[in-house]
Amino acid sequence: MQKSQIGRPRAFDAEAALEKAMMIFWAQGYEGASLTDLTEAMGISRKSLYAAYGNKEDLFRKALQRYEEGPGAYVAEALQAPTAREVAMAFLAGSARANTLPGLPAGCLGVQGALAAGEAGQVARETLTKWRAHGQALLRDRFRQAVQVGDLPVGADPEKIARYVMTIANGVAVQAAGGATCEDLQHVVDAALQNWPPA
Amino acid sequence: MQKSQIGRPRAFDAEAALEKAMMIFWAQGYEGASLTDLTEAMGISRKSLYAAYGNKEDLFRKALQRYEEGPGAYVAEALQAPTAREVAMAFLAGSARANTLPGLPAGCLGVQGALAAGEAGQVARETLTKWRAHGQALLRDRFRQAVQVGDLPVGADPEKIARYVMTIANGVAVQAAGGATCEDLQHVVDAALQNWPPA
DNA sequence: AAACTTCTGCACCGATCAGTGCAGAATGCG
DNA sequence: CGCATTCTGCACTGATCGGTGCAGAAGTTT
Repeated sequence: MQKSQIGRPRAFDAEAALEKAMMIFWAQGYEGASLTDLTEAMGISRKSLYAAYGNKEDLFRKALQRYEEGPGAYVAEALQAPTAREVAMAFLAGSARANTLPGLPAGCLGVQGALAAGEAGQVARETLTKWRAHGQALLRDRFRQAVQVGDLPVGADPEKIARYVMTIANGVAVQAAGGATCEDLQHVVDAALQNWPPA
Repeated sequence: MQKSQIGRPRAFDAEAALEKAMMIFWAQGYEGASLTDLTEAMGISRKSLYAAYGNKEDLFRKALQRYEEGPGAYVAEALQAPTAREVAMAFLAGSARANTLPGLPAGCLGVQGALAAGEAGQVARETLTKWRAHGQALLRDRFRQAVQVGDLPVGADPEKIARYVMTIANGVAVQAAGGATCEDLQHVVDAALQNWPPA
């Protein structure tokens, strides 16, 4: 749709500002990103934000779309790979890379975007991160012990095995939140443990 | 520490009330659970809550501990299994079951607890859930096509393979948020793809 | 029964939230 | 130039947040 060119033109770059908004949502989550946080990062006023993007929800949706085209572009790329296995490899390697890019928020906007860390929630967030790390440490210690008694081969790395197992469990939690059934998830778990130990 | 028995005793069951609080945090996340939500579910007044548990953060920590002893007890149990492989199997099967128990919130408090869904955030939460499901559908369609061209065996289930791959990716996102490096995650991904297709 | 302690319910606090009204400045078109 | 239109900045709204002060009720101990 063509916009009439009458009136004062907007004084900021809408695309660049959206990029900034995406970063804030990515790092702080939807509710954790206050309008003040957003407008300060975007360098525009509240009124300009509402005029240009609608409301906060609309802005979030547009930021998510932008994420898909930017840091999340590896998904579309991976889907183009010639074989199913290469699709899976490209997709997962891309997610490992995109979720840990230096200078960008860690994790995936699609998973973390609903996280809230607006000062108040930050403590809870850290508490949970530590809690998950603790659980992973328990697994690692257990696997370390398994190596000592010969239950796992001497070359096995307890740290990596623990991370592998915990990553599956974390994924299971996200899937469950999205509505997957126990049966669905049991299949995933069975598949994940078919090669053991995970080299 | 012994509490002196002077004065009016509390008129509610502190353990039962904590259980209710855990459910609210589990379903709505830390920030999404307002004091009003909590006190209504627990059936006590604000003042009683503060007197009995400290503040909201303390209550959350106690609820997390309660979760560990209740729905999360499968972790401690799994760690007792005789072999490393059985530990991993019990742990993951337990997570699949505990994350999908009927009548309880879906997912894991340790992962979802930082999610916010206080009315305002609920729309964002649904948006993201749909977004992840969409990505998974793209993978499924791609694998379906792979079956048709013989790239995947005829018996392969594209839906299950897509869920497997997406579960790993979800787990990777949580791990990255917890500080895992790209190298760490690449190892996980490599291990997850060692058996292909994941039967 | 008296004294003492701690309970409960309600109103209230300052802070912050998303979103808006208003006034004035700035630009494009005729 | 001057009009029309849309921009920007600021103050403000009603609602909600976590947390608290107060007053009176209730139960335990002596």
